[in-house]
Amino acid sequence: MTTVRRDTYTPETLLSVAVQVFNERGYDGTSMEHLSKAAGISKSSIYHHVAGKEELLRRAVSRALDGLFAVLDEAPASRGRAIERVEYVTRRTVEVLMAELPYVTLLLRVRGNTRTERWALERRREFDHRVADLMKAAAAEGDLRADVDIKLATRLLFGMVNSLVEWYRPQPGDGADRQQLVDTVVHMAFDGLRTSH
Amino acid sequence: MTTVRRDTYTPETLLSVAVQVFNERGYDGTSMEHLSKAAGISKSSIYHHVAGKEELLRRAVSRALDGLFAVLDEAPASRGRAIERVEYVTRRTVEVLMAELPYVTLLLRVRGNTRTERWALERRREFDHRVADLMKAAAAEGDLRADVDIKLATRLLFGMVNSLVEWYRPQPGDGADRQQLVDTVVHMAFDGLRTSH
DNA sequence: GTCTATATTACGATAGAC
DNA sequence: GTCTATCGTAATATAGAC
Repeated sequence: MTTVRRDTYTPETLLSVAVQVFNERGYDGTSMEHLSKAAGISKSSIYHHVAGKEELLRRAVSRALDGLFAVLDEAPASRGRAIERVEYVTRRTVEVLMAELPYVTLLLRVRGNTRTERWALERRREFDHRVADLMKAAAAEGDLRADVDIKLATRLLFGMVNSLVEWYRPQPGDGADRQQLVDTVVHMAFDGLRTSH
Repeated sequence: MTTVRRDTYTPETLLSVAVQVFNERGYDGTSMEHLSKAAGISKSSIYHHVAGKEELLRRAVSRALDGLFAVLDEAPASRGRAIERVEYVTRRTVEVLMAELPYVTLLLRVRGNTRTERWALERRREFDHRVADLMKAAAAEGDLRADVDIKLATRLLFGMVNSLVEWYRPQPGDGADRQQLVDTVVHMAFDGLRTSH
């Protein structure tokens, strides 16, 4: 499967252009005219590839959700301590977020005006719920502080993780920086910012 | 969408209705028709109070920014250790975020399509920069872990704080819950989730 | 202050040529 | 696959009566 610079679009290549524009202008703030200008083809040509704006949104958030749910399925549920699985999911979620940045960014900004948006929000809640279950298990094993509410801690942890989409921008050949970023997120979340006494 | 409340409006009371609708549907996804239905008056009556949609946005984000910048001016710059000022700013920011929730929510979702939005983004960057300076001072005094990048830590800290707008909803008479929430945020950020060994 | 009516523009989507 | 041209609708905003 050789990726060549194409002069014609497929739904997939069009998607990458659309997602970029959606993230720059917001989904509601993006018109088909904006998309056609960014893609370099006319509005009606876009309709040849996809049914409309909402299909582009659905394809984009699906890609993000697939990446995130795959992380949950990776985590071995039966072995080791739960806190290790939580750390693993946190680490891998940050990695997926960086690898699929524009798609996850769009997912995290979805509001709920259309059917597609409400479906995306529902799947996000399902993801959050499964992570919260992992956190509960870790707390039950005594590996999380007893004085914090687990549901709250889960929200804060993933609020921190998800905030990456607001400022992280990939640099060419930054594999080391990426890994350091992942380490810092996990370290800060579980051990805090303060100097150990 | 049809919350009809018939008193005479002022720009301020109209603002509270508009901000609520902006947060439900997104700024771009909100039409003047949506606002008029929510306010229970006609579109043209809204134009009697404000010049248009963008003025409502400007008033709303101004209110949020005023609250946030006031926190920075509260923090005594010359006394005590810098980490105490950082904790104070963190705590107060969470409190402002809860007190002015709809306004800060709107501010944090601004994209940058209009002049007003770009102005809001610029002021946000200024706020972040001043917080990062406080963090640098705390690191210089040896009170923050030496192995984390300060700029990154600042982003993660306020990413966590700002994520509250995604799920926090005020309850009547929840003063105690509020304070516990503030405590948890500060505690998690500076001491981490893991059980101390 | 609020209304109805409307001007004007932009939007999503389609038709049909090439 | 892409284009130009256009349809029908909905958007922001204004005019002018009450």
